[in-house]
Parts: sequence; C-alpha cells; structure tokens
Amino acid sequence: MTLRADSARVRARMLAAARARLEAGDLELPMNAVAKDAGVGVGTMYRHFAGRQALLEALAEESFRDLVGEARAAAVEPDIGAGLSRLIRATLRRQLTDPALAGVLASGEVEYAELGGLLSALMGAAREVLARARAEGVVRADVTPDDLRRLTCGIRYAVVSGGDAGEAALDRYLEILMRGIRPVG
Amino acid sequence: MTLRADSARVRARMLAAARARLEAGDLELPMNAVAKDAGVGVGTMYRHFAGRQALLEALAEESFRDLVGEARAAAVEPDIGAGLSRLIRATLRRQLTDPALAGVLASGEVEYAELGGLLSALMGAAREVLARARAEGVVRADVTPDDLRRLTCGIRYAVVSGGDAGEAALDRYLEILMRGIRPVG
DNA sequence: ACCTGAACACCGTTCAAGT
DNA sequence: ACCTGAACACCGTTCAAGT
Repeated sequence: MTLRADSARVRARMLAAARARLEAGDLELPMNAVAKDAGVGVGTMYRHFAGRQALLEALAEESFRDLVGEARAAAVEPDIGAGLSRLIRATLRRQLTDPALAGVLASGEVEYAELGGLLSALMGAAREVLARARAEGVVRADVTPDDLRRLTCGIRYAVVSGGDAGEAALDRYLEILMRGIRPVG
Repeated sequence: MTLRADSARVRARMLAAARARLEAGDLELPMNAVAKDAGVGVGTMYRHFAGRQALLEALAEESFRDLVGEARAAAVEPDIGAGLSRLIRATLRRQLTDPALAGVLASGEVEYAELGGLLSALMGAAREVLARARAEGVVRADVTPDDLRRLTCGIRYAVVSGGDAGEAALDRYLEILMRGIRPVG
C-alpha cells in the first residue's frame, strides 16, 4: 500500500516533468532528460512507460478524454451540421493545445490499453456524426472517420508548418476543410 | 582541376548514398551512416553540407527545379482553373515522391542559396496563378501562396499519417482541398 | 586544399546491483 | 517489488592530424 503510494507519486513526478518539458517547447521528450528532471533513474521511466510513445500516450490521456466527451456531444447535437463542425473544431483545437495528443492521433495507433478505448470511442462518435450528417446531405458520402482523423492532423500540420504566423490561419483552414467536405452535388 | 573533379566525385557519391537511404525508407538520413555508405569520413560530409538540412536541400534540388517548371507552366495555362489545379496537384505529387522536397517545403525556409532562388520562383509562380484565379473568381480572395504551401504540406501529411492505406485517399483529399478553396460566394 | 576519423556530448534502452 | 545508474550502441558535430 505504501509502496503503491510511492510508486504513484514517482509516476506523477515523471508526468509532471514531461509536461513541463513539453510546455517549454521540447517536443522530443528525451527519456533520460525527463528522468533527470523528475529526479528518478532512467530505469524507472522504462518501468512505468514502455518507451517514448507510451509516455506521450499517458500525457495525452486527459486531453483525449475531454475530446471524446466533446465528440459524443457533437453526435447528439440537434443540428448535425453544427455537430460536425463542432467535432472537427474540437479535434483540431485539442491537437494544437496538446502536442502529445497530436502525436497520438497522427500515429493512428496506440500501445497503451487505456488510450485504445478512447481512440475507439472517438472514432465511434465520429462515425455517428458522419452517418447523421450524410443522411441530412451535409457531408460527402465518401468521408470516413479515419479521413477526419487524417485531415485534422493535416490541417494542424499546415497551421504549424514553417513560421509562427500560422496561428492566424487556423480559422481560414478550418473553413476550407469544412467547405471541402460538403457534398459534391 | 583534378582536385575539383575528385571533390565532385566524392560529392556525387555522398548524394547517391543519401538517395539510396531515402529510397530504402530511412528518412532520418544520419550523417555518420551516409558517410560510411559513401566511403568517406564524416568530416567530408560536413565540408560539403553544413548539416542534415543542407543535405536534404541538395537532394531536393532536382525535384524542386522540375516543380518550378510545372508551376510556371500552370501560371500560363489558358484556363486558370486548370492551372491552379495543376499547380496544387504537382506540388503534392512531388512531395509524395520526394521526401527531401517535402521536408524543405514544410520547413518553409532554406539554408542553401541555390534552393532559395527556387523557393522564390515557386512562390512567385504561385502568386501569378492565384492572381489570375482570383480575377476569374475561381478561388477565395484570401488564399496566399504561403497558404498553398502549408495546405499542400498538410495534405501530404494527412495522406501519409498513420497506416499505409492513405495513398488511395490522395485523389479525394485533393478534391476536398480544391473545393475548399473555391470562392465563398 | 581536401580528407580522415578519433573525440565529445548527447539520447534510447537494458540490466546487474542495490534498497 | 521497486529503484538506481553504469553501460552499450548509436547519432550530430568538431577539429587535430594526415595527404
């Protein structure tokens, strides 16, 4: 019991150190450096997280949970056009806020069991949104949940890519994406 | 003279080794490893290329030159709608073919003087295409050459991101982008 | 002039040794 | 059980020493 508490505290220290590094702009998140920041041995990092990817996933968990919540809310919006817009906007905003989440979504896979459930839930909610949107004729019939994942990752990349003047472009790119996925008719 | 020939041969060997690695799927392009493959000392790599970025740029030069050619051709197409489509399609296709070019375009900057000229030329051609397209009302008025750079980088990222099933998505994503940048009216 | 490769500072990952 | 940190294999980059 006291061992468990200890372990949990150590784990929290590592996550805090990692988060601090991310916020300081270090997207590399070196295991050695995080361990040092957290005041633990490197081995302890690996005991808790299988590797850098697992660490990223653990960091992304909270954002991811919030995102799933928003996706579910989007799926039950009365106006599904607004729902779709909300889903895409939320996915994009979260990615820009949390680089760890962006990494997980871009990889499209998940090592950590906890996140697997969240990813499925997100894709499931996206499927519902798309099904309703398609029925109402507000989205192209060939757009899949995975397309939304890829495309939002792409827009994030576009916003971030090259220079910092990109933040201002976010709303325009969002609009371009939203208009681009409208039905062809 | 003979020294120059020697140097040129060495340089060619390094570029060939780098290209071979890229084609083998190693996007990291470690300087040490490339040097070894090319049978030269690491120092020689650094004498010819300031760093990894410079090496990437040298590798991208040929593709980039071709791309500029296509962009200029697009700028003088009789039907500027087709010209715009051609510009975007070419930029995207080249990026998917040549990871080095994709890297340079995504960074949006250039260290190597040769490439600087090509980047300016590309952006200039894009500006012409957009000016004509805007005049004809086939594109949103607020789309800039840099937006096209960012957005094509983003679409490439979307195509590549997570899993290999993405190649099939290319045409659809292109269509989504093309439709998304149409005038709002 | 140009090239070589040892050397230094890192980073990922493992594992014997400690508590 | 859990943690530590030395150790190994890498990679970027520099620079004294060779030709």
